[in-house]
Amino acid sequence: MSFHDTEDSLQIGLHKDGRRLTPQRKRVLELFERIGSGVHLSAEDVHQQLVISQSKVSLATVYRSLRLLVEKGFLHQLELSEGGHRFELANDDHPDHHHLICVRCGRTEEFESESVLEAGRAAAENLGFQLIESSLKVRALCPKCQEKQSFT
Amino acid sequence: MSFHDTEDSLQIGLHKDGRRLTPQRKRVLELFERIGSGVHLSAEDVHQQLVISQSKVSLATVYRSLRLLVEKGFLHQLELSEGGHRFELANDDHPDHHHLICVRCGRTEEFESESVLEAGRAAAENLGFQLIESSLKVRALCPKCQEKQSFT
DNA sequence: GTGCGTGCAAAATCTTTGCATACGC
DNA sequence: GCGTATGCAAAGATTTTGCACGCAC
Repeated sequence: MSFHDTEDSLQIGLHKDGRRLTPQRKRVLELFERIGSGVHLSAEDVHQQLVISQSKVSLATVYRSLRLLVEKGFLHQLELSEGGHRFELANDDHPDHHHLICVRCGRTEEFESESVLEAGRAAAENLGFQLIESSLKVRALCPKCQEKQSFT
Repeated sequence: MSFHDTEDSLQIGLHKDGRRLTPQRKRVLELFERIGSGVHLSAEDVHQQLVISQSKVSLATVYRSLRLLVEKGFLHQLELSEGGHRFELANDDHPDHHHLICVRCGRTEEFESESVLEAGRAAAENLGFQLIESSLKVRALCPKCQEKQSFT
């Protein structure tokens, strides 16, 4: 998906609700596209990156844009670390996936699993819920931190 | 598991590391036992409940105790809602389970799934991680909120 | 031109921490 | 008695909001 395709669909998605395509919103989404799938940024990260790339957006607007982009399905909101949220690009090249997180050093790996998605679907259906998305978070110790742990 | 069993194992777990069994820590853990499995409390909830039950613990100590109890495996820390963490009792009667959350009203249902646990185990093993726990979070719309949604 | 969006600074949350005192062991 | 734990208040971190101005449509 090129920048323009995304820009078009962003504009369409926004106009549907009387919202506007602003340079700030474009910059936030483009940052995620430049940086690629599978990268997890905090609001502060996004703000810093935009400052560095000379296309500053105020932190308040970053928060507002992130929320909007999640609402519209352009980003996924993650709760990987203990403090604060992280966001990643939602796109078709990189479909529903899950996270394996080292609780000690924060190293994060991604993986896919059809059986997990199926379990989420089944649970939603059983209770009459309409599925939006499901994500598995696996807390673990990475190989390096297992070594360190054994010195304790 | 009775209150006393838990108190004993809490004391053992703490003494192992030179930590102490204090009335405050007991009160926090007992609150979760009284209230039962599958209930998700925030730090503020815990504080309020303890104030109500005439066994006040300062909010700072509640935070410190929750962290300790999670570290020792007596509680699970959850990130269900958008703001703040929630905690639930970890016990054998109510083993590893997952959450189905209505993104609109916050209604939360629990379910179990062996295939999800198996997928978590497999992912950890593939990358040499040592599994701690895995939990699936399914975001969805509950039946009631689906109705409301269609009025929009 | 209308009214949504932005930037700024202030406020609201949520959580941690420094320090003197209290108390488990 | 030693050293950990608590309570308090202050500080930190993260996120939201009120308001005047600017700009997308």
